[in-house]
Amino acid sequence: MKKIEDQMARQVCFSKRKQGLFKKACELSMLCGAEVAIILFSPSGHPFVYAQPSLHAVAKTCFSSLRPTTTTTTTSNNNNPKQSTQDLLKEHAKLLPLLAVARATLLELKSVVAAETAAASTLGALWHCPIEDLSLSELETLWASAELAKQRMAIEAEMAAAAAAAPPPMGDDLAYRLHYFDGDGEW
Amino acid sequence: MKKIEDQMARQVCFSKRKQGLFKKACELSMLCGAEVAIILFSPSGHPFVYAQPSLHAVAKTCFSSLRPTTTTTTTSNNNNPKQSTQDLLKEHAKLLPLLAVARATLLELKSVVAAETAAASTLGALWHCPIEDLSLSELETLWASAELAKQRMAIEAEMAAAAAAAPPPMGDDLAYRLHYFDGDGEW
DNA sequence: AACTATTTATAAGA
DNA sequence: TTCTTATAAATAGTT
Repeated sequence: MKKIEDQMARQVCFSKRKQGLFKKACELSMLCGAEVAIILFSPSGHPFVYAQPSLHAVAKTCFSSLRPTTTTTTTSNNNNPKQSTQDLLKEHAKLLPLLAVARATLLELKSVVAAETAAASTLGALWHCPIEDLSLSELETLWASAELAKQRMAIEAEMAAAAAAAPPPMGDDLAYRLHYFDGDGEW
Repeated sequence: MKKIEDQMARQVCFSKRKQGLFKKACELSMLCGAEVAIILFSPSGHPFVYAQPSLHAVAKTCFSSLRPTTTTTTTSNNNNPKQSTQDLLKEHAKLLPLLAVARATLLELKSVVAAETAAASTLGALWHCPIEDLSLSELETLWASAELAKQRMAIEAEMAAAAAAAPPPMGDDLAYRLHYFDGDGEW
């Protein structure tokens, strides 16, 4: 099994198999009550995500699963703590880059919200600090502010939509962003 | 299609379909050169991960994909910026919890490394601060320290293994942690 | 997009 | 857990 050279065939294969992969994930979560998150990039670099019940839920489960307080290790006879530490460090080396993802989302969020709500923003001074230097608790405060902004913008958009009485077209510039599979096979 | 009630049958189904899902993801990445990351929790709460080429690479691609500098939107005629902002905020609401995952990994890492290397640690004062209050740049410094600790412990483990001339048993307490699929169907 | 021959996944049973 | 096998599903090639 090798990489498909023909670009058109490769794109078609990707599209078909992405659908199949997400369907399998959907079935697995349904049949077994499993939580799953898939992040997928197409050959052309477009990102797709499937998560059940949500990426938030999977992240929370990761958190509780990885916390040392959840381990019931006292009955095991582990006479090689260094080995287990090594394994753990390997796992963390793979998981930690998610921090970069989270920071990237905040950077993007900040730029968009700042640009579109600059004048009448209810967001605080945190939006004007370099995000790289914020502590985690400050990041959480920032996110809470973003939640408020989201609610406000949702209300504004609803009013605008009611006035226009027509569904607003989606900008082509969204195509490069994440697409979420809704679980019933349609996009 | 409903959740399987019988616990034994559900576990068997999960095991089989997990293998199938990871195989599909592996094939997709091979055939199409796609990047993929899957985080999966079993019905009993055990986590499994498949990532190609690595979770780090997927996170990096997320970063470059989501950064506003990568968008070439100027040619599009997007006359509803609020709609696109809403979509973007929705996407971020799903992605941001990854920050919790990253923090969880650092918390766990810190506790293990601190416990096992307390006396002769080469790690700096950051290990002794509450991790919640560290800035992102401090977290990166902490991670760099952990990399050094990992290398040191790997060397120590190699020496110990050579002395014992036998593979060390893996502790049962690792079972609750992440398992990585290596792509060839074997665990 | 739709069709279909073929391959592959998997549920049930051992 | 692994193996077998009948059945169901996915998909590569084609139109």
